[in-house]
Amino acid sequence: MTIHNETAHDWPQLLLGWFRTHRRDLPWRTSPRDPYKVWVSEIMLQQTKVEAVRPYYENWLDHFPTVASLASATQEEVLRQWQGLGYYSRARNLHQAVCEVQARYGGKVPDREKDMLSLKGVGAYTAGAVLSIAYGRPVPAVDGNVLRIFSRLYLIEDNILSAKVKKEVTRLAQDVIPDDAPGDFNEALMDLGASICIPRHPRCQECPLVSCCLAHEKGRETELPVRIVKKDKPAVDITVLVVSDRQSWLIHRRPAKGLLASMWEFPNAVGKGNAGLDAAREVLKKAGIRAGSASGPVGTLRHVFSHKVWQMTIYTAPYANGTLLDKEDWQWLPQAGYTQVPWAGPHGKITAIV
DNA sequence: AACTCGGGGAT
DNA sequence: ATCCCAGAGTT
Repeated sequence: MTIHNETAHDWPQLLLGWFRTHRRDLPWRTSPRDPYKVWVSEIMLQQTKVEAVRPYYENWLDHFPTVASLASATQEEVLRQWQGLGYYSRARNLHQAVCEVQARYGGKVPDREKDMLSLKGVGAYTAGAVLSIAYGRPVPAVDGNVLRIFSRLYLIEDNILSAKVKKEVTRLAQDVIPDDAPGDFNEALMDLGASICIPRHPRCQECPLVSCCLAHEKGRETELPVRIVKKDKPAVDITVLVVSDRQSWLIHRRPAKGLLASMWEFPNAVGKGNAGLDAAREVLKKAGIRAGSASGPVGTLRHVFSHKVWQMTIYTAPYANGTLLDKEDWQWLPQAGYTQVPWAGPHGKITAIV
């Protein structure tokens, strides 16, 4: 992926100029900067809005003002102070990492990237943030804000959630991060992303980088970034009622159109529990068949389609009485010949269960 | 690369 | 309801 933005002469300086007058006043932005406080704030801010963090951060510093105080706390106490903030492994990892800093580095937060990254709960983003903000090291800190801003600035049309784009943005940031103000640069990107270059309706008129932004130049700022999220497929509960007459199974052919068209399946209905069983019995009744009492569940199957998931619960029941009304789409299949019909997806597997 | 982990606010 | 958020660890 090769990206050029000829209009982006020296946008970092424009950004820093804007930051001087627009920087947010946040409790962890002390002067001088305290590496421990920066670290705590970065962990708390993962996937969490500033306003949600603020009270927790204040409370945290009251209880654990230093590396040493946090290192000497119990995990129970640590979790109690984190209670309600979510993502509790963040608290456990931070506690463990701070204990290691206390033991291995004498309580001083490491100022080398390799050492930071070795700490539990510290990834590329957090390491970059702490090193740049607290220690003035020119290390990028690529988070959701930075991905969004860069995708617009450089007109990156690929999925920003992919590893490929994150890698490319990291490289771009590495190229432009000012050596003399890396912390301000990274924090300025956060503030810009929080107030101007926001996800839905970016305020381009107020943006210091409007003259450098390729997306704005093309009028496509609202189309970016591209975020392709795996959305969970709807799950459908299916109750299957396998009816057998000693040597044969009763099976049904699905409609000629739609999902698994014209393939054969065991009698079934949407629903689970007694409601599912009742619905399945209703299907049998319409076919002219009555079954005895059901046993089971004898098994479950989970089948994933491209767009939905079937969660199947399988019951068995003996044939009681009745005659098939529809000989086209229903049949008694000899159990020995189960390979002779085209099964509707997962239904073929049921022959191995019952 | 996909999944999991919380909770709250905006749309 | 769905999206989104100063991500990282596990598989």
